[in-house]
Amino acid sequence: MNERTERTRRRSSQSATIRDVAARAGVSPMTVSRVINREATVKEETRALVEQAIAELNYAPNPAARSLAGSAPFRIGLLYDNPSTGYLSEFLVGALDESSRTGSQIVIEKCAEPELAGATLARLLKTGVDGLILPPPLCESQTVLAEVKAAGAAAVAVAPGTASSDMATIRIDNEAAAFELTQHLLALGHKRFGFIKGHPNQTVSQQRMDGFMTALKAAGIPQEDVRVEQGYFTYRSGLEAAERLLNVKERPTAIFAANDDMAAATAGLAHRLGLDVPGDVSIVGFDDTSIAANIWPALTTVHQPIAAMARAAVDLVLEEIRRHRDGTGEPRQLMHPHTLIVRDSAGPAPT
Amino acid sequence: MNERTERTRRRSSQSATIRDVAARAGVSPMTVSRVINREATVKEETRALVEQAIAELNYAPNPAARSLAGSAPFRIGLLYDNPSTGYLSEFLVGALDESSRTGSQIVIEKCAEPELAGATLARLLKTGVDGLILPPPLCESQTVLAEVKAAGAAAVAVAPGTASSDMATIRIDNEAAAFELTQHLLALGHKRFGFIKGHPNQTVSQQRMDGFMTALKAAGIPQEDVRVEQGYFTYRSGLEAAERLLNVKERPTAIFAANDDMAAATAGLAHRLGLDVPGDVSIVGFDDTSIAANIWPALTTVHQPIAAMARAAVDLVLEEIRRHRDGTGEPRQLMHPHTLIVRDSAGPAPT
DNA sequence: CCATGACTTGTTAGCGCTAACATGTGCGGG
DNA sequence: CCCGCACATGTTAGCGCTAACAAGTCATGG
Repeated sequence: MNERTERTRRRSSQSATIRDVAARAGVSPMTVSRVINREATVKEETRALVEQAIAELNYAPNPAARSLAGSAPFRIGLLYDNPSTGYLSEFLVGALDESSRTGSQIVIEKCAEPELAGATLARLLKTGVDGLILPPPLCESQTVLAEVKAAGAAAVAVAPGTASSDMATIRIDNEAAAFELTQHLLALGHKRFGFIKGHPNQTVSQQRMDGFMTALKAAGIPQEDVRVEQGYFTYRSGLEAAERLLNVKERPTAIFAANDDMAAATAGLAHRLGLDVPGDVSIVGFDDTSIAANIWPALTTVHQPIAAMARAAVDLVLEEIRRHRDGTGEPRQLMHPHTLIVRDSAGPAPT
Repeated sequence: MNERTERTRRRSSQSATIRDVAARAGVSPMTVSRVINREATVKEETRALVEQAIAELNYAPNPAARSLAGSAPFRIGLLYDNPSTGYLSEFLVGALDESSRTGSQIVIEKCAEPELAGATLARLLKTGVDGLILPPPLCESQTVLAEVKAAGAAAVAVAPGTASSDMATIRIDNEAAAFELTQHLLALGHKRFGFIKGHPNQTVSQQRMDGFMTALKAAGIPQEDVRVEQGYFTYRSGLEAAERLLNVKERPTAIFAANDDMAAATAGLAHRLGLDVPGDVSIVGFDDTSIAANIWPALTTVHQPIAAMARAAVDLVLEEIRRHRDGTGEPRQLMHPHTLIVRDSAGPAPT
């Protein structure tokens, strides 16, 4: 009889199944399934046991089987626009990692024009995605948000400026981060400042400036020693803003650009003007995208835990899908920690 | 009894199944399966019957069920190192797209140290991946390749320098691309050239230089008007090489850097030296990574169809998995088309 | 006229997972 | 001291499809 069982084996790869995990944890497969799906009715103790077994066996649920068995929220749409280059790749790595852990499937879709967002969204929803992840800057687009709301889709906004009562969000504290970064500049002895704003459409732009301003006010820096220029988060716009900041007699000794691309542009212009960075002018950015470490001098900036946020976004959207289905509870608002990254582009103020 | 059957129904959507088709055609489900899979052993008459039933019911096989039942090639490991920033995100977008189309699952894994590649690989294979995709630069690492070969894993190398008799590859014609790009510079009237080589470990470095040299030779540019400096594909190495090229009396009027990062560094240094790009010196890169469009002036470079290559990689690795299982045929070598991207960093030679 | 094999079709038992139901537990109230 | 109830976990029976085997059917040739 067991000879027969042997004979009829069909498993080709020896990857762990839910049964293997169950055996190792000493529970039934069903309990493992419950843990994977984050269902409430599992004792904390059991859950820990199962999770350890999962880790040990390096188990990942088989999405085909899940979808066959006919339940799990399964397909997640990731609608992206054109986030600053390094962002997307780190985001994708995090999101994919988590999606393979949970056995969900990610469908990515580019959505360049906000006007086309509606159509893209409709198509995505029709092909059967159960929920959406909206990384910046789409999560700020009113068109997109209205569209999502109208469709009644489960969605998670990643790194929008503000919390929203009817959508789950994952954010960092932009204002606090900008505050800390400005304090770093103050501690280096800077007295005259420049600030390059981000795109006025994005709430984070204002928040970063608020943090900057609050820190300066707290340090008693007079208004006339602070110049603010408008930028739009692009390299080019940073270049133009930097020109207005640096081509003056009494130029700032420290410039805070609202993102890394604009900070890189500022550094580039400074070099072209024969200025040393950070000897003559200190420059800081925001986001810690790949450009930050890859230019010279490497940028002092603020790091967002992008991969972790992406992972959280996948979990949160699954939660949202269930919430939508059950019609219960409130969307959650998650806040992630940021980190100050001190590199070479900011130094002591020139004497 | 049939009350019970009714009670335990789980079918959510009412789309036709293989059983419905079988019933309608008056055959067994297995026969339908045979028709779907184009197996030879079905009588022409039966086949027609089944096909009609399929058409009438508008039946489409459920891919999840197929992959579950068929022990189909299923999990694909994507081992990445640290490819230049924009590359990974575009690659992932393409790969994910195709994997969701084919119903395969992608497991991504970072592998920073080539020395650790063995362990990472072993773990990946143990967790049941059926095949591997190796984007650059891992596809050039002897350690990794040896490891893959030893494990006997199905694998696809993306954008390695050379074809390999025992591994499927997807490439572009680096030499031809470099040749074309150099011809573009020649057409602009340049006479004195600089070249910044890529990392000596990667075969593409040599190929790009070969294309460059061939074009110059064909144009009759004398040896002494060509200076070659070693770089390593990094911004920093580009900066150092550019210094050696530009800090001389008779500097080149056109510089070909073997990738965009080094070209960007060269442009940065040129600015710092007070040179206009492309007025005083033209600069071209290679790869068309995001940095190329995001610096000023935007780089003239060569674009690889990264997303398309990633898509092809997924298809090819599935093919490889089948090939390994059957032990037949040869690994395929695919060549993708490249495109010359003319932007602002190369202009007419100064008079 | 039956053994032999080529050809065609059917049967059985899963793939890995989860919905729905069933079965333990432990607890407080009657 | 038993009932009922909440909670935690286990059982059973599939989801739709196909690998492996079994069982026809029919034409040969001895």
